[in-house]
Amino acid sequence: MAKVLVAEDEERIRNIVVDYLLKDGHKCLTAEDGVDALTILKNNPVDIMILDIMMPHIDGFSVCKIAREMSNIPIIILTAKNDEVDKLKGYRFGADDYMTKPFSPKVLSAKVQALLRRAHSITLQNAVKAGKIALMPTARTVFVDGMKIELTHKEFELLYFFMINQEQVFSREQLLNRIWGYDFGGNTRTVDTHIKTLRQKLGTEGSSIVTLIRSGYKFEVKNE
Amino acid sequence: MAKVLVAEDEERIRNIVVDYLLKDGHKCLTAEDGVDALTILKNNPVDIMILDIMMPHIDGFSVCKIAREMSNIPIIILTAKNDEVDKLKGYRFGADDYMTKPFSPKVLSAKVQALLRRAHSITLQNAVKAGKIALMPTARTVFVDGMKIELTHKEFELLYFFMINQEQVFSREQLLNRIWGYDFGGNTRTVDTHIKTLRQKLGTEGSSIVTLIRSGYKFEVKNE
DNA sequence: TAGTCATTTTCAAATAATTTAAAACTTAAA
DNA sequence: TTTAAGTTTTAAATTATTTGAAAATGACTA
Repeated sequence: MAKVLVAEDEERIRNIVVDYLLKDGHKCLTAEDGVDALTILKNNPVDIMILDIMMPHIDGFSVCKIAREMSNIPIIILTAKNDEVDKLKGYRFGADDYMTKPFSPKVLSAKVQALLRRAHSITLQNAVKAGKIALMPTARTVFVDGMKIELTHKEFELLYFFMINQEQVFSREQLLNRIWGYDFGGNTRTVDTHIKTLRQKLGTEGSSIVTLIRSGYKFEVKNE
Repeated sequence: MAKVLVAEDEERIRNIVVDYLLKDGHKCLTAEDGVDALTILKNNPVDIMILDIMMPHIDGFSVCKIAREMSNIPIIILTAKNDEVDKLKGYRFGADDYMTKPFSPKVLSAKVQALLRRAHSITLQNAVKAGKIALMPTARTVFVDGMKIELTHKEFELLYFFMINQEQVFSREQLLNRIWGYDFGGNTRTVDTHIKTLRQKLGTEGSSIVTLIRSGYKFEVKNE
């Protein structure tokens, strides 16, 4: 029972996909072009996206790339091309899976299940660990070297985001988009301040959040 | 850099897969039959499994099912059958993805990346490699001969540009236009300085950046 | 509803690092 | 050998980040 965004310009195909997903008990949102898709994505808590490549206005690859800036949801690319180059392009832009037309709706629905299962198992996971830091999402608690530390909401969100996206650099803008929300109008430097307090509370492990001047911040596990 | 278990009885195919994964910087464990696969799985911290269906002793579906009881790792099923029923069976047993032989090793490697990203958020995605140099765009890190080196923003940009445009000569003006931006008003010699520091940090691999007098610079892989 | 407290955001000074430019030095080509 | 071009060094200029403190916001309680 997930919210699925189906971005596909051909009505016939869209309907087939939607029918199948509804039968599986999912809720569907539909978009007829790339602009539509991005708008919906911004304004709705979508769990997974099925994305056609050949669409008017903005093509699927670009949608994929932009979507990745604001969310981590699974993306299945759906297209007529069976080109290897295209497949690799899709993966490079952050897609999770790739299906070529004509496709079996049953297999599509199985893929959706598999991805949702995986996405959920991460978010509901008992603990995320990195070096001496252990974070329990459900309990919203964090331990550093066995000692519990108290974090504010934003600090927690920030640390959680970093821990499930280790070794990836994020610009301040990206962090604002992903943690504060795309519509945060405020100052970019806000991120710095939260990084500061978070580092402070993490103590010796604070250095796991590394600054990349002119690029942003990333979380990396310290090798002892 | 994940630990991948490749369970496949045909040696030829196993080798192709392993070769590709090693090239991507992963570590590989191999199993020749289902029993083997389960034993290895029990005794090693495996990050992802590539699983053939038709194997001696215990078939892939059963391995998949049993594996799911003990761990949550991503599983890619690899098989000769392109049967829809089989695909669905794989998904039902908890597989994350499905590939049919003959397959493209590149696409397999992309699928591995995509699943690892989702499962662990290890992003080695799109690592660019040349000789002993490996560059990870998303992590903004560079390894020379397995050792991490620290680059400034401009150095990184420059190296990245060279590595995705190997064997091509660029004049200082071209480099300024492409990396600094067309509106950079400054001195052409600025490029030299950055080339110098970059070469220094690359150590023995510094000579990969070759000077072409009166023409500019190019990046070429050294033949060892 | 006003007051209090914790959290979040903004701001500006201090600090740190990177980038640039200019001059001195080396090497390669004519 | 002379000249042109590339490299290195150094220091100045620029740009980013960190920090500490104050202002704003929001949630809770009396």
